[in-house]
Amino acid sequence: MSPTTTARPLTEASSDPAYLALADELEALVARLDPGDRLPSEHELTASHSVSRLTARASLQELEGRMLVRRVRGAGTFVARRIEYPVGPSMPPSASEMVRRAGGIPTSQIVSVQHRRPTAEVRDALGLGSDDRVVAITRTGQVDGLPASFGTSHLPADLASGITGYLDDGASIYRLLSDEFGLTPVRSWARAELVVVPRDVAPELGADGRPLVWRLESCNEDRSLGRPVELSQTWLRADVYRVRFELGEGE
Amino acid sequence: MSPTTTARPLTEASSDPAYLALADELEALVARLDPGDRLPSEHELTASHSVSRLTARASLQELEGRMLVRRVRGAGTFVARRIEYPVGPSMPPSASEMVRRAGGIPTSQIVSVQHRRPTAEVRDALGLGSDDRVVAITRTGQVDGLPASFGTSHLPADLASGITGYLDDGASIYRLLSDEFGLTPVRSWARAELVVVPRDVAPELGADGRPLVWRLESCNEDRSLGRPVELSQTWLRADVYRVRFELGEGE
DNA sequence: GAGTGGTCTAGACCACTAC
DNA sequence: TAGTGGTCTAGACCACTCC
Repeated sequence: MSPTTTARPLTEASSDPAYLALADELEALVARLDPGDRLPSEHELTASHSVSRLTARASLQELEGRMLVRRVRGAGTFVARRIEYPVGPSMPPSASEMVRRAGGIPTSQIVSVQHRRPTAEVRDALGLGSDDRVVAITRTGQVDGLPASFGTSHLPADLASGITGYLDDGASIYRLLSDEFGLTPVRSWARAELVVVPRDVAPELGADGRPLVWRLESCNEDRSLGRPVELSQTWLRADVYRVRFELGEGE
Repeated sequence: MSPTTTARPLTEASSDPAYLALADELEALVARLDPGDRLPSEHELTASHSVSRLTARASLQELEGRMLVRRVRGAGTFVARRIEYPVGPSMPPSASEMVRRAGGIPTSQIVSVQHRRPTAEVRDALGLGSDDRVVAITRTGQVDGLPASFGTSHLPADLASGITGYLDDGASIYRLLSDEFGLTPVRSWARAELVVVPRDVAPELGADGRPLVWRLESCNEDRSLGRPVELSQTWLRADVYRVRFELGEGE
């Protein structure tokens, strides 16, 4: 409205470029808001801070890079909900439990259930022979309705082919194995890594570009059977899950 | 030169925006080059692909986001050297060893060595009393001359205050403890997390903005002494180190 | 239909690196 | 000094979401 003349350093200190100063100002704002709250739009920031749209945009993208906000085309920029996800020697905490603990609402859907020949990688992990089959259960997960995870669990068909009858959206495979099949899976190994999301996985996670995501693989075995009963391979959005690794401490 | 009229999809397939198509084209180029090789400059891409500088720039920034290249103001855009850095229950591989294994040249300098009272966090980790002192050794590390790591090791002063005489740039604290002090440190616990680099650490890592970095903490103890002998807290550039977590497998 | 973020152009000035 | 990437402006059109 009023003729504010030139672009100056905003509130923040000294030599930062305008978009970083604005980003820091917005970061302080985010800290006062709740997950899901909307931030000012690019247009609003352009008007209120007398900067070009590109500068306003750069500041919001900076916050997206810091994983503090999530931007949705046509809708706006929203405070992100971050889920703590510890990975350690003890059994993995249920992902949906961690979401609820962070105040979020977890949902999930089954994408496909397939009876099929395993790949060599899956066959090795599950200790199967070349004629054995697996049940491959692929699911997507959301936090507060937004895509957050995507992955596949492989179960030896001879152990768990009857599982298809029990599956429904939101089912816990761990609980099915233990309640319906009398198995008590414990982790035999796990791996985790931060990678650029593959082209084909990106849309499953609602990702526009090629952001960084977590790749988690873990294998569970049943002690009494003495053999692996589940291999799970999962992608997690890094802006949703804060994966933290812990070794030792109280072993 | 000639009046190329409108912007069209470039070489790549279908519906990708121009900057992503160009990024994918450059990613293929990066795969054929060696670490340290220079990519075309923004200006060169502007001319060769008939796009605006902003579009050329966006494609190079996309590659930077994928951690495939490293951009240096005034110098150019270069293929990044990525260092595998496995973290698991076994003793940590020497960081400089992993750098050499990846074909890089590791260097390091001591920033400061301080005899001081530990913070509560350090005191707890090392199991010290309120009057005990520690030696805090802060170092920076480079890969091929570029900043890559920054961290501090805390040693109980009663065990290692004589270590100052042995320290020089490039020294391995593990080796000093074992060779000169008769200790055999083994990991008692470790933690790792991906975080936005704090303001004060960013310049130590040669970071312009506020990129994502690894935060590693680990505590080593001596079995025969039965007490902690080193707490190390380290920041690693995520575009240099590919941290990978491994639990179990061959325990 | 109004508002949002996603892409893109054609300029400009600057800080910095390398020579 | 020439070339690099870093920042910034003032426009424009588009795809998308929400009402």
